[in-house]
Amino acid sequence: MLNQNDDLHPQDINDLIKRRLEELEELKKKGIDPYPYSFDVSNYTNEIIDNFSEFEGKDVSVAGRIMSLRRMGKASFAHIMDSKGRIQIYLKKDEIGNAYDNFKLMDIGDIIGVTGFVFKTKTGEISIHTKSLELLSKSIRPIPIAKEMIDENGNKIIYDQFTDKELRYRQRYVDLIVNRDVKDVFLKRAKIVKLMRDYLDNCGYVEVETPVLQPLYGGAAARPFITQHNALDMRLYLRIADELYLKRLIVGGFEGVYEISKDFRNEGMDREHNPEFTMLELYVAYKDYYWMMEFVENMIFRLVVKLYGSNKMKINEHEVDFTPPWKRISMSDAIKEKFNIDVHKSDEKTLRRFATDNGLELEPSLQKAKIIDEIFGELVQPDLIQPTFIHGYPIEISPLAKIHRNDKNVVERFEGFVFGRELCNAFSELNDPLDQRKRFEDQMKMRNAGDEEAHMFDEDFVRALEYGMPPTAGLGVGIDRLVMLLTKQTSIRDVILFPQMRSEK
RNA sequence: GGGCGCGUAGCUCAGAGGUAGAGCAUCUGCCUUUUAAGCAGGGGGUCGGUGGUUCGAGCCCACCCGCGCUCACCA
Repeated sequence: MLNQNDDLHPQDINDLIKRRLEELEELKKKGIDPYPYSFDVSNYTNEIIDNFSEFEGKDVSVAGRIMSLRRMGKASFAHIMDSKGRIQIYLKKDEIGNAYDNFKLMDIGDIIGVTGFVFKTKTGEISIHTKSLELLSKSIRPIPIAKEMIDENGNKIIYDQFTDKELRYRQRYVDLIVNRDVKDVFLKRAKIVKLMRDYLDNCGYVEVETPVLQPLYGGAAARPFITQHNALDMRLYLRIADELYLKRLIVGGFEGVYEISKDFRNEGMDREHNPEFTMLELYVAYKDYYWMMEFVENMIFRLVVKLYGSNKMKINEHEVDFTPPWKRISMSDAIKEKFNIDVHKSDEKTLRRFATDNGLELEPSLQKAKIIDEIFGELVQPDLIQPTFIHGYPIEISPLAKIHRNDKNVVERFEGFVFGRELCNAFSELNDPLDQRKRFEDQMKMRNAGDEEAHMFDEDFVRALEYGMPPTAGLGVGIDRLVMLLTKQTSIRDVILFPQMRSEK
């Protein structure tokens, strides 16, 4: 009897949907368009709630989704939610007549527009006394809305909250409707990105866009996604980093460029990894990594202050203080500080034994540099709660960084850590074309030896350096992880609106 | 990819080898300032899928699908 059913997958039809389709038909028969074209909103719900004394007795028009419904025969209460909050509406049959009968055909989940005057109920809740009401969009699929109540202590109690993580990620639109905290995280994410962009713009740096589809991938050690351009009959890779293109722009005469964009890495997924993720990369000419340390600590410090109005943030039992200057310590000193061993003076065998004795499992193929990196990452990094710059990275794992001016064993590279997590990665960029060529050659040897994540040789990038690139400081910040830190989320999936999932069927 | 766990009504969850359950949501009736509204009554399930064991499977076994946690690699 209901043709609409044909448009839905049969298994999706349940009595709740059937019922709503019937209501939809009834509304249409009454001449009501269940999907009209617009509605004039006068105010957001939060404006009314926050400024009740101004609004009391005055007419307002609000629009939003019905989130709760209490019908009492010839009068009803409902809550409607807009993008800013929610407000209660009150409807009386003898005042709105036919509209009240129409309202009976509406459900939780429907989007309506309401006009009426603002008042406070007997129990003190700010509400809208409805004079007219209009259906703006009929919802035919039931929304898993939970009931809420405020206890004596003012705490919100939510009953049967929609918690199934799979459904929340797959149907984020439902998650956003139903779980207010989720939306807050993404609002904060938007704010964080905007604040960073403003900061960089104010510094005079230029935001640019570089290719996502690249004939050669580079700028990081990772496995790429591969795709195919049909017209060019050419293999292309989704970028794993922006670095090599941004540095080409420095060669081209930009003195400060940045890009905030998605990178793609074809690797495992877990609490901290999504195959596509957002990176900020910044390159500034005539600067070195010391300058970049100051730049980062100032940028993050101001970000935190603007976000929280404080230089400190409480994360679990720790209070993290972002005030510059941040602690600076070399990787070898950080290891020495904790374990009293000198990684430079130790040979590979000694280091390997040390690592194994401390519970690390190392691939037999790992070279000394990677063993040191392992020891640091596993045994020292988790202790770096307060913002800390670790510098003095081995040359082998940093083929795009300049050799340290005072120590040929390491490069001018640092990573910033907060709460045991990596926040950023930066270096004095290698601009010696001959050295860069040699480093790429070394990477190719590693690749030929089976290291799938070794860098590709980018001949055009070397050619660019051969034209001359000024001394340059470069920075990368993983935006998702920064957002995780600043919103205290423990899974990257909770800071990405649509995290990667296996296909449903 | 490995290990552990999970999948039962729209949502949140119980379920002992023997007729499939609760709360909320939904429906019917009553109810004109309610708020987890209330009162009375009703409907709703391929128990993730496919095989197997059994007289009998939501429950036991195998395989598959999906999800979570975790380890390994990475940012």
